[in-house]
Order: sequence, then structure tokens, then C-alpha cells
Amino acid sequence: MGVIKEFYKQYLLNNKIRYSAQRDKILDVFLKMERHLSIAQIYELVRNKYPQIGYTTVYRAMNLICKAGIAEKIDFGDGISRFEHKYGQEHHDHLICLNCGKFIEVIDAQIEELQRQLAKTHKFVLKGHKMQLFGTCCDCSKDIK
Amino acid sequence: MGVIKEFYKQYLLNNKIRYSAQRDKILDVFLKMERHLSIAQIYELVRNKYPQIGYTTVYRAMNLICKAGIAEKIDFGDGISRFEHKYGQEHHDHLICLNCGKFIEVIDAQIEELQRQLAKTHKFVLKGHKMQLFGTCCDCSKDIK
DNA sequence: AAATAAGTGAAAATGATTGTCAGTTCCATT
DNA sequence: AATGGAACTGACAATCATTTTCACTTATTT
Ligand SMILES: [Mn+2]
Ligand SMILES: [Mn+2]
Ligand SMILES: [Zn+2]
Ligand SMILES: [Zn+2]
Repeated sequence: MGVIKEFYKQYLLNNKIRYSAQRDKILDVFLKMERHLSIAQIYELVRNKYPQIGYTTVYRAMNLICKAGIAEKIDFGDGISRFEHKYGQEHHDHLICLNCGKFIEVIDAQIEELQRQLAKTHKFVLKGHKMQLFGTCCDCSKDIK
Repeated sequence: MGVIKEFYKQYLLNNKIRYSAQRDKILDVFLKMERHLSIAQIYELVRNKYPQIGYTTVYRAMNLICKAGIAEKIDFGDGISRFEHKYGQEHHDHLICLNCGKFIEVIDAQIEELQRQLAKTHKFVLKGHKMQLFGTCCDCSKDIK
């Protein structure tokens, strides 16, 4: 059994939440999936393997998985929440292509440090941040030109 | 007549869009208002002065004002769009208090420069960015402690 | 003035997300 | 093993911000 599943079970145990068959299957799907899928896409994957599981249950399970710290809900500003892996992943931000929707995960230690300083300057206790750079990716720049 | 209103009229003229009484009044309200108001709040202000103007018209007018480059729609991730002044304003990002909702407008030249470099590194043609720092503001830190 | 185009506002539609609730499953206690 | 309560499920309804529709009015052009 994977370490993440053990971690999840422990989280549920600590919070007196049951580890149901549905939650197990949805976690499996999430752990195997590509990054940044929407609920609709995750539900589609779930439905292929376990057609009896409902949409609402996927919603609830994903919210639980987020609360446990295994997934993170991300918002690219298009009204659709996407989920990405969080457990054991380092923090990163996103470069998003406005043309094809592709995105690149980026991390810049200098920016992160400057963000901390900026918060300090304004006497904010920093809890997190969101940074998204929008533009045209390398491939799309060629096409457009 | 203010320079912004002239600019708006010119934008509408260039795009063969009429300058209606409603659009005029909604622009007036927007130009006088505080920053970062939602549609519901803008509509409330509009309704006080011009009770005959409908909610839908406010929506449409604000979208136009955005397209003209006079307002900018901002998304703090809570499902509600807010609008801020853009004409003649310098770009800035936001520090947002998770406790009281207050926010501070910030700009950091070093971060902006590093963002440009980061995009360049990944061969992205940068069009814009969104950066929000979340935390607890100075006042709320006191209260919580 | 007539014809055409654009704008308005009330109401309905949309779409993502959350709440409800009757039926089911799980667990601890007898 | 039986039972009673708590948690869970899934279909459906509700919510809420935003967009679309459409009959009607207003402005512009011929
Ligand atoms: Mn990512
Ligand atoms: Mn601002
Ligand atoms: Zn692209
Ligand atoms: Zn605060």
C-alpha cells in the first residue's frame, strides 16, 4: 500500500471519518491521473472504472483529499477548479499559455524570497500566495507569427 | 467633461457602439466609486441614483468599460468578480487578509523584473500576470493573538 | 417618415458547486 | 449475532454569479 494512501487513512482516522470503498477508488484515480484535471474530468475517469459512483461523491471525496493535504485546488480564473498533487510536491507557480491553454510549472527562489519581504514590509503574516504568468507559449508564438 | 469619459466615447465610436444614457450613468458611478466593488455593489449604487436601470445593463456596461480599458475585472478566488480603475493607473498586485478581507495594493519592481526573466527563460511571450499574497493583516494578527 | 440597427430590462437559462434527504453501510455495544 | 446510531452515498434540488433570450423601445440612416 502506498505511503500516500496510508497518510490519507491516518487523516481520516484522526478526524473520525470513514475510509469507504468510494473514497478509496477516487483516491486511486486521483493518484494515477495527470495533473490539473477538473472535477468533470476526474469524474469521467472514475466513471470508466466504477460506473456506480456518483458525481456528488467525487466532489466530496476531492474536497476531503484537499483537506487532507494530498491535493490542491487551483484556479486559473476560468471558473473551473482543477486539482493537482500536493503530497510530497514542492510549491510552484504557473506560466499559462493564453492561446493553447498549456502551462508550465515554475518556481523562482528569488521571487519567493521577495514575496516574503513584501509581506513583512506590510506587516502581513504570509500564509500563501498565488502567482500566474499569462502569455503565449513558445509553440504558439511560432504559429501566430 | 472628464478625459476618461471622452476616451470612452471615442472607444465606443471606434467600435460602432452607441453612447447611451445608461452607459453614461453607469460610467459616472464607476468613476466616482471606491475600488474593488462587485457588480452587486455597483448595481446598488446605480440603483440609488437611477432606479430604472436594470441589473443586466450594469453587467453589460461594466464589461464594456473593461473592454475599453477603463476598468479591470479582478478575481480574488471567492467566486465574485470585482472591478477596479485601470485608466491611468499603474499596475499593481494585492496582499489579501484571509481574516477580514482587507487588501493592500503592492508593487515590487524586482519581482516584476524577475517575472519577465522567468517568462523569457521558458520562451513565453508575457502578456500579463496575477499575483496575490494571502495572509493575516497587521490588525487581525493582534486580535487573533 | 420608414427602415434598419442597436440597446434595454425582465425573465429564463446556464454551469459549477453545495445542500437535502431517503435509503444503505459501517461500527460499537449488548 | 442482533441492534441502534452515526456516517456515507447518490439522485436530485437549490444556490449563486453570470449570460442569453426576446419583446419592446430608442437611435441612426435612407
Ligand atoms: Mn501545477
Ligand atoms: Mn487593486
Ligand atoms: Zn500555447
Ligand atoms: Zn485583516
